[in-house]
Amino acid sequence: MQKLDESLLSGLPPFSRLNRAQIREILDQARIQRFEEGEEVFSEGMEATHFHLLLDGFLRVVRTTAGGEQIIVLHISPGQLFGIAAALQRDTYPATAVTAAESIVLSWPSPLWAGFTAQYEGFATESYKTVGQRLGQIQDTMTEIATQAVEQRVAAAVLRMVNQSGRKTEEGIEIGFPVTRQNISDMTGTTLHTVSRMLSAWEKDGIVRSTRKHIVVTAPHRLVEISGH
Amino acid sequence: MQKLDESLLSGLPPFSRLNRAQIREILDQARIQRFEEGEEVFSEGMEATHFHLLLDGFLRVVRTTAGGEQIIVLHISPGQLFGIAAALQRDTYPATAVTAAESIVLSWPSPLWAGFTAQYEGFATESYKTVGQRLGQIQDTMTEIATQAVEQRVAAAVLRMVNQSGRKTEEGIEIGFPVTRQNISDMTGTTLHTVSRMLSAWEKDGIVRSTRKHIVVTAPHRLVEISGH
DNA sequence: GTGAGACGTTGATCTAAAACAAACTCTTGG
DNA sequence: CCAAGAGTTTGTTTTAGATCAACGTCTCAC
Repeated sequence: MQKLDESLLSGLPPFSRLNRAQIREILDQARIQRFEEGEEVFSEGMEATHFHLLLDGFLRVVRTTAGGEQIIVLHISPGQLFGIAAALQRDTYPATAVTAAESIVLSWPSPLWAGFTAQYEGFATESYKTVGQRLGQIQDTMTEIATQAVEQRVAAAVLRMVNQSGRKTEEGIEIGFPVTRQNISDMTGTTLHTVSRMLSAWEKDGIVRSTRKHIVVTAPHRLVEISGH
Repeated sequence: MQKLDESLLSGLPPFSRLNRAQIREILDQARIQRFEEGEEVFSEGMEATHFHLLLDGFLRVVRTTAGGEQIIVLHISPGQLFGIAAALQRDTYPATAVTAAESIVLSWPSPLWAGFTAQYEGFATESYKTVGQRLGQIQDTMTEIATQAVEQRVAAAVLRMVNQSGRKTEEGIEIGFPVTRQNISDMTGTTLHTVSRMLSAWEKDGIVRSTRKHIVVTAPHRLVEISGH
């Protein structure tokens, strides 16, 4: 197995204040894994043996209800830590992480967390910043689901994905990973039927173009209007 | 102003591993304040100058949308830290804290946070545990709002309040702070009308007894059934 | 003691979105 | 190449819960 290059981590916030040697140390303790689209990195309730960093790809963090329905709590983009139950003194993962696209993940055993925060300048600070942002984001989503109409929620969800992973094409901005109508309904607490109708309507209005598992937003400003933000 | 007694803090998780002298130090740096029911301890977007501990009373943590609607994100019980934006490297509060009953609050300047976590054994650990629990709880609430019917959500919200603050009476378990129909609707993303009808129906079924701003749950098990948990 | 404001109830109507239903169309694997 | 499964579309019906509306009642301040 080839050695990982230090440059993989050096640009990322939790590691930005560390020198080459320190990053080397950290990398040498990591396990690297590749996941196919749709695989679970860990699942809800499972013992939190590791904490992780997404190097490449995309993840959905998902909770499943007793009744079998599921909702997508948030998405993880490359460069972000996830499954950091250890940071919050939990011993099980509170949600399931499933890849939205083929992904590369670094993992460290949970017990190393304490050492990382103690030894590495800025690691704790930046990690807790991430936790804070995520908490804020979940609160936003929750407020949105509780107060906004379905169309606004769906618009907001699409915009969130565009902001996290959008890449320019000639037609507009494209979401950088596969998304189904069902996925969007799981993000917004609605049904795939409603999402499908919504996208059809938007397509008729020239706001989006979409094919199977694939969405291009051609008029982002109009979506922003719809979302009411 | 009288000196605060060390016993106020010694039983609480973040301080449980500290000795008298350390607790004295911490108390001497605190500001203590009394708030009437309905007052704001801090509000959304405000600079996070302090972090706080609720000694007595009850708090609601609230977010307000652009459209003026509000939702209650969680409740804070006595003994809990809150407004710990500093812990998550935020410089503004992400939500508003308003007292649900007359409350006593200790506050420390945010810059002390770093010192507390560094000097006091167990303080960081326990505080982050709290953050983790709160994150989990918000995720639960969000999942609930996204997937459950209104009656289930309202039942769950009432049960949550009962669990946090319930005290036994001859009639049943009483929620320990004033709650309006509007408050419950703000917790569940519904309207006061719907909540009112729901409580009336439950009262007819002998599950609750309620008067103005006051709820006694007479058949908790039935509420649990309704909530579907 | 009275009046204003906050809180609560209940009825009638309306509607957004779920549920039900069925067909269409890619994609993939054997 | 074709069959099965996954994803999508679209029509129709149904309903939970919002909205509109009006009135009752408690609390407290003057």
